[in-house]
Amino acid sequence: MPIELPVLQELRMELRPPDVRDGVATAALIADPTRAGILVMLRDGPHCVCELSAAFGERQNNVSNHLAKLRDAGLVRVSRGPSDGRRVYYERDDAACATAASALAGILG
Amino acid sequence: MPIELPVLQELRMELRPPDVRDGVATAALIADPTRAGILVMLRDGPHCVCELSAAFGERQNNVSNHLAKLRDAGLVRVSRGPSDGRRVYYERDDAACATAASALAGILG
DNA sequence: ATGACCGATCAGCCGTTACTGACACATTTG
DNA sequence: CAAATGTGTCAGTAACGGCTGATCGGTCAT
Repeated sequence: MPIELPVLQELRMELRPPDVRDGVATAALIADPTRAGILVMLRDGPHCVCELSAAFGERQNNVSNHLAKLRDAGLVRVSRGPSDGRRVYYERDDAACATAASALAGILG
Repeated sequence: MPIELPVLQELRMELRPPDVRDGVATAALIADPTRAGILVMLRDGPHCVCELSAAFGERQNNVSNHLAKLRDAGLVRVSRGPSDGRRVYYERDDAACATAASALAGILG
């Protein structure tokens, strides 16, 4: 609950805060070095969790948590590995990444 | 310190984490609704702190703190108001915003 | 079947960050 | 001058988010 400023009542009527929820949500996803690095690494094809974990020097469960957030946002897809059923490969959803980029462009562009 | 995985030693040599620090830093700035809204509002010319504070329903000192972060990042400039010396007007630095956008594009693009 | 490996989920801890309240300073107004 | 207004700064607090440890299910090898 914001406080009532003594003056500038008319300004509150004229100016209204823009809707930036989409861009802010995607920015919060990118604002983590592990998640951002994952998205960059997945540009050259799918990678399994153990590869990403090794590349960033992060624990497997930690990387898995980050991948879950990217998956819930739709930025990455899971593609089971046909060769070794234990490994789970992740790949970028380029269309979703494009819309996310446009949402960010709506703030900075 | 990450744990030593028993396998995949060779993968650690081949894959290396990309450098995403710039994009992550700017994403952290945009990942706040007040800061993102400020950047959008400043697209149509400069605004003083009291206007921004009223538009978002946030306290003045809170908005001032957010503006300090945007200012430290170089995304906004201060332009003292000639009419009323008490008010401090902020305006977007379009060039800095463009470079920040390109840093984000380096992750999602 | 037993053990090793890969991955997912969850409670708990902990560090970062936004918010609050109070104060100080400058400027305008009466 | 004194009072009011606009802004900035800072310590303290609360909330959010990432990391950890533990555990479980699923798959492959022997």
